[in-house]
Amino acid sequence: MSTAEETAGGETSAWGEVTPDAARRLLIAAVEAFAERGYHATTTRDIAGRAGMSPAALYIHYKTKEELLHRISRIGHAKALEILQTAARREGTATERLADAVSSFVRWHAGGRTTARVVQYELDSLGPDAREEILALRRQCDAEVRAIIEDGVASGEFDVLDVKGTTLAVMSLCIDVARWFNVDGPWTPDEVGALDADLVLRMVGAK
Amino acid sequence: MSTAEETAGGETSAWGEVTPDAARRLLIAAVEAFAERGYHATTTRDIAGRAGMSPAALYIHYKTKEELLHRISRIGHAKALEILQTAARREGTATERLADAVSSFVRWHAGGRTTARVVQYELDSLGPDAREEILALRRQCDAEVRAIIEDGVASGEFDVLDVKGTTLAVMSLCIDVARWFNVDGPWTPDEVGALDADLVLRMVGAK
DNA sequence: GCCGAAGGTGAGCAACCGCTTAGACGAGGG
DNA sequence: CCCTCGTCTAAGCGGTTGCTCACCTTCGGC
Repeated sequence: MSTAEETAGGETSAWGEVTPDAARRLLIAAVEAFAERGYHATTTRDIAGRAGMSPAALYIHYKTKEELLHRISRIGHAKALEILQTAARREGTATERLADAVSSFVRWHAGGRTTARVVQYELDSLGPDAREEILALRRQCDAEVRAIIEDGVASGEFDVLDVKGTTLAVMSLCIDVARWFNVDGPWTPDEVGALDADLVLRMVGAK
Repeated sequence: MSTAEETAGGETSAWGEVTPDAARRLLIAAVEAFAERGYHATTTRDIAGRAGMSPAALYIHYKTKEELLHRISRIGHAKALEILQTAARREGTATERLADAVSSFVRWHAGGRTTARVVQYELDSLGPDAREEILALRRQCDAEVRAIIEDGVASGEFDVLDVKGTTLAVMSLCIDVARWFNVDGPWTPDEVGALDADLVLRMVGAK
């Protein structure tokens, strides 16, 4: 059930907090469109059309097209942060927690590739204020991973030269999955998660 | 001198093959604009303005705005492939060649971040035919890296579970540098290259 | 001194963009 | 029954987009 999220916009569960129903449909349509063509190449008419509504309906629930991206980014980053926090704060060795963090974070990027793509690559399309708000969430994500690595170094489990640089590399490995992962490809999200978790443990020199 | 490439569009040397001079100036202006705002958010008026020309001048040298992106992508991917081939075909152990490939590839992504960003992230803005042509170059890049890893496995230098997956992870590490690297940040391209080369050698279990 | 080609410009076209407005519709309360 | 509120639509506004066209300049060859 962990890979139950399917194709474009399939993670309906994640958008349960968005109400009313029409607003949620518009938001899911926007996620699909942004992921496929990018924010700037997507028209408000396309979003409304995917949601089965007229172009004007969008502006009843959202003030601008950018507000849609802002909402998507905030919800998506909150979900990403939640995933990393859950892994970081569970009990277990640093090795176990890092493997858990990487595999679940990668699973999210692969399974929910549609959302992850928008969240990770359309940030620059936001205005300065909204952008800064989202960047703060992103820094929290980095901090969660770095904390696990620091724990592992302190306990002697890991052998790391540059904690900050290694943290960035771990994030790179996870985030880039959203760029190349293909639902019709040879791997399942679970397989990529397990593979990348193994590679990350090698990177930090886990025993 | 290996990090002589500066800020936006600084790698003038790489565009030497583009003639006449006005066409090159337009192309460099397009690289800067695409990297800053993305392909779809960039206007032909902006590109022409950066090159110090009128909007109509663009269409003397290029048929469409997409042709500019196509040209940039092809030259950029050719350069990337050349970097990887040089490292893969030099003499030395698989360990040395992999470290060389990763460090020089990462240096290119960090130092020429402007170009690399366009090359790696604006691919989907191309039409189907141009896209397929560029994807072929990208597959060749993957193949060069995979060949080095396979050599290392065959010679017993590396210990790798999944060659294809590990190759993808190595590419992820390199390519994602174009997303996060900041010229004003704490690292030089050389430092990131050395750090990532070390991390990759750990990933493949190099002795 | 004339010519044609190459390179460049100002003005502008048709299409499309994000977004607004005036009004229709159905549901719920009095 | 009517009124109101939330929801949705048809039509369209001002502005911007990629791109074109008629025209001008520069310059090497003869």
